Amino acid sequence: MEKDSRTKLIEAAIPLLAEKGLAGVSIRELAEAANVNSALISYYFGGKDGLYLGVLEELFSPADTLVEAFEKLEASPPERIQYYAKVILSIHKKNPYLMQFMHSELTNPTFALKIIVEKYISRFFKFISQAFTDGVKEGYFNSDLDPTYASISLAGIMNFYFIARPITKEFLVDNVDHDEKYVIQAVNIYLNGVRRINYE
Amino acid sequence: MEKDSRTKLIEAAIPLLAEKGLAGVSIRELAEAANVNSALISYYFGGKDGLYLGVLEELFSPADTLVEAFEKLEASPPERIQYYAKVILSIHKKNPYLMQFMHSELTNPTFALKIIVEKYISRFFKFISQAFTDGVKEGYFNSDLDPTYASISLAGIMNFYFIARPITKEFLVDNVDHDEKYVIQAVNIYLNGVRRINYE
DNA sequence: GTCTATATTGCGATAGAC
DNA sequence: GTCTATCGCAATATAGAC
Repeated sequence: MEKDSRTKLIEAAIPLLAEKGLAGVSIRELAEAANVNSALISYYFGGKDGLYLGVLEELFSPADTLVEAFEKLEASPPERIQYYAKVILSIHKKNPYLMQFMHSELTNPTFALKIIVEKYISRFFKFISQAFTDGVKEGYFNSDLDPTYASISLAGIMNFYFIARPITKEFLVDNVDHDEKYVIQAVNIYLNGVRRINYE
Repeated sequence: MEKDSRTKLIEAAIPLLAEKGLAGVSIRELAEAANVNSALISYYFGGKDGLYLGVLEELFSPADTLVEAFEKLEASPPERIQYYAKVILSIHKKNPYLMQFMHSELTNPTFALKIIVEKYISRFFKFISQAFTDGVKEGYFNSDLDPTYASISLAGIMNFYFIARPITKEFLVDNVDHDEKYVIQAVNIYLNGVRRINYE
């Protein structure tokens, strides 16, 4: 069964927009990659910007369920950090382009930045930040830890890995799945680094 | 004394190209911001791409001196990591746009990616990576540390902070200089996290 | 070195036939 | 729902006057 044109457009647009950015791709290029007439972009999405939004919705909306799971989670702060790391890993596994869109919006913001930050990213951020606040209060983490700074550095550890491929591919051997190994090591370093020193 | 047009173009182009990316700015916009005729972009740089390269050279070439200093440095691995963090901080202080260009190239690569990775970024990466390798060998760091993974996560901690402004500005109080505080805390967490546990 | 004027190409969007 | 054709405009680059 042939996919409908709307779907074909979204699917073809994902890698193109992720790699070149919104301003870097033309509607003709997008249509061609989808094997679809370029006028259909206006028909289905009202224009190029609309297709971009459609792509972002497609990629980010599944993350919503995951944040909701976060918010219900009853677990200790270190466990919540572990859980966050696992979720980032699974998001990336399911869609390797999401992180690229996020970083693209952070470094070269478009009209869509406000939307995805408010709708998705902030919630993740609040979740980690809360985990650090609680963790300090409950004595898991070092008491001079700043929860905001800690959240940024944890997010940095997790996100940068998936972005830095152009640098790291030279240093990482092929035919090995590094993603999971990386995340495990990084989160271990991190939890070890923030934990309260025990003077018993 | 009036600056020459070449200089005016470079200076005006830095923030514009950093924020919108190469594909997101037109030569008209660049010329207007510099108060200069748009034909001068071709005259001085051979075109828009040339101006972009000129901007990158302007921003990245000072980093060269700093890496050379790295390579001569006689210091223990943890000290070298500390030193790296300080250098990143001073680079960002001197030029707040450099990190944005780097990330822009990583997420939405242009023709210039290969150049700046090979010429600048790789050298930084090798320096940290070597520090971790030595640190494991000399017993400073945990023996199951993977130097490549460790380098990525350290770079992530340092870089992401400077990129994540659109998310974090909402959470960080104004009128405080967070940069230095952040870097100090992050590197402390990190060094604490990687250090060898002492069973004496 | 700097300007105007223009050549040329490609862009995004839409009207209207099918 | 999909196509062709085309409009209007913005893009980069350059020729040539000053």
